[in-house]
Amino acid sequence: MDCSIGTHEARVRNRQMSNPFIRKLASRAHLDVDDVSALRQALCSVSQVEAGQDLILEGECPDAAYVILDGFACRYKLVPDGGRSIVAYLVPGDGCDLHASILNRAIHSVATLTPCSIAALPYQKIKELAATRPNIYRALWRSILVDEAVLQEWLVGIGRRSADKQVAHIICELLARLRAVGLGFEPNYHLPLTQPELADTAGLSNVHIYRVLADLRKDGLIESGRRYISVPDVKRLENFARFDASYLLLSGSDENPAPVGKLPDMTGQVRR
Amino acid sequence: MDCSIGTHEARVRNRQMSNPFIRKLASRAHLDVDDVSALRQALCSVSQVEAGQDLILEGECPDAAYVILDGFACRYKLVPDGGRSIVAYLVPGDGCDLHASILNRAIHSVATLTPCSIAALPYQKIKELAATRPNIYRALWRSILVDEAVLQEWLVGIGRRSADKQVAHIICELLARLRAVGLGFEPNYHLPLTQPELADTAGLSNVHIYRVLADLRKDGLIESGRRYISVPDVKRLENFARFDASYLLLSGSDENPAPVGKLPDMTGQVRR
DNA sequence: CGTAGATTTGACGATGGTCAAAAGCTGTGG
DNA sequence: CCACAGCTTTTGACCATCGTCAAATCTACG
Repeated sequence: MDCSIGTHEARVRNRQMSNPFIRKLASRAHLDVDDVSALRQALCSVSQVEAGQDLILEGECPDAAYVILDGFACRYKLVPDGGRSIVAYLVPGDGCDLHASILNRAIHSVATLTPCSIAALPYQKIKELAATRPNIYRALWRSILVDEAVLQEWLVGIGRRSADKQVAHIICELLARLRAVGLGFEPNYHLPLTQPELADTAGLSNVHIYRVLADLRKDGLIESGRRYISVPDVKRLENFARFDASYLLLSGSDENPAPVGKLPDMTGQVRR
Repeated sequence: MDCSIGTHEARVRNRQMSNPFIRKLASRAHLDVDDVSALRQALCSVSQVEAGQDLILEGECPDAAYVILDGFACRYKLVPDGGRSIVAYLVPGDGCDLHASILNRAIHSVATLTPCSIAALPYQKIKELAATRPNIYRALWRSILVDEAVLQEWLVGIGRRSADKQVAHIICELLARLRAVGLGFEPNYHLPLTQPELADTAGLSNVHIYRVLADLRKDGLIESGRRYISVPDVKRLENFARFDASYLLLSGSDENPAPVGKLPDMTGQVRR
């Protein structure tokens, strides 16, 4: 599939914004026309990758970051015992491993989950953009920090949420992130996830994931089948999972939404 | 309190390297003499905070970051059901919430676990350093990215490691981080952690944490008591936990100390 | 068709949670 | 110096969640 939203007249607009990566960055920081065209030029080398391919291996020092234009991918780590742990999902618009441009080392592997269309973003180009386009650099950093916020939320989920609520929470998060780049609106949007993948995400066994999905299905909260999950009533699932999207910082492109905070009040004393 | 810590002739040496934050940054990227003195000046307002105080509350927009000079603190999030999840430990040299200088919103709360000595680092100062001291800015970003690597490792641990190995892994990580700032070498260094704190870190109940600690103690892997854990033989514990410190990127200065001239120009664009 | 991966199912056991209470330390006020 | 309050650790009994093992279906795809 391609991601052209308005198929009618929107050719110019399409060329400007059809790239979900650019849409995502534009939603995180203000980008002007020159920023957008600089990005378009930097992202010129597009390629197709089939499902189940590793894009990056932990420990490598790649020389380009990748941007997912279409399809799903994940960041993962392997544990000595042979298990796998998925530490992030990458949906259209997400980038992998901007980190390595600073750390000189990939701290996780990246693999495609579905056939993907990806663009390479050489670190050299990132440096140039950094030097000439502060808006872009700022947007990239915001993206990395939001990734960290997502990671924290997963840690909370895996540690302190019940299995059903945790799985529901992950599904809600993915839908919210997809909507943020213009996908996943339809009530029957199919998340292309398998049960083993969810298991490695939630830190559960795939048998237990099956049981959880069966329960959610029985309650009408989701529909699922071979390699897909869909959500008939997002609000209801979000309510069940107590999902609050604020950690995704999707609230438009407002650079400055902050309700100005006061000086640190060292009298907090919150426990529990 | 005030900024003059080292009063007399130990002033130079004291001010150069006694600050664990500066030591930590210097271990992550090359800092020259001017960088160090710029940092010293930025970190002048030091204060003492007792244990169990909140420094930052989730959702706030503070106007300064904090640096832990002495003591232990943690980042945590609360879940709707009343549980708490600790998502990071802050040891001397660590900073809190540089994130918020970009995101305009604290994505987690921060609380002290022991009495702490902290320095404030106003976002305004960060902006100035960013504009004039690329080495510092680069070191700050490396620190944030290493935080993310730690978060990933915790996610792996909580999801795919057995309780005993996970707890051992957390202990090993803390010791490694302490050694990196010149603490925790002695075999009887006491980590000031309570069982409920470890429980909220590992996603376990405190009763089960007790059982795990009792087992580790029985095997001579740790010693523990009221508010402390110590490790008689670090190598042995690391072997048990299959701990590999490479994700902490402690290996001296960065492997690729990017010549100052060709650094991505990270000038400006912090906040606003 | 046949193979490989996904899902489904059931039986059984292990890990870890909950509840409740006792026992130790530490700091505080009388 | 003692009593007391509050936290932390310790302990045991019991139970729920979740993992493991094994096998049967089902679907896509060559």
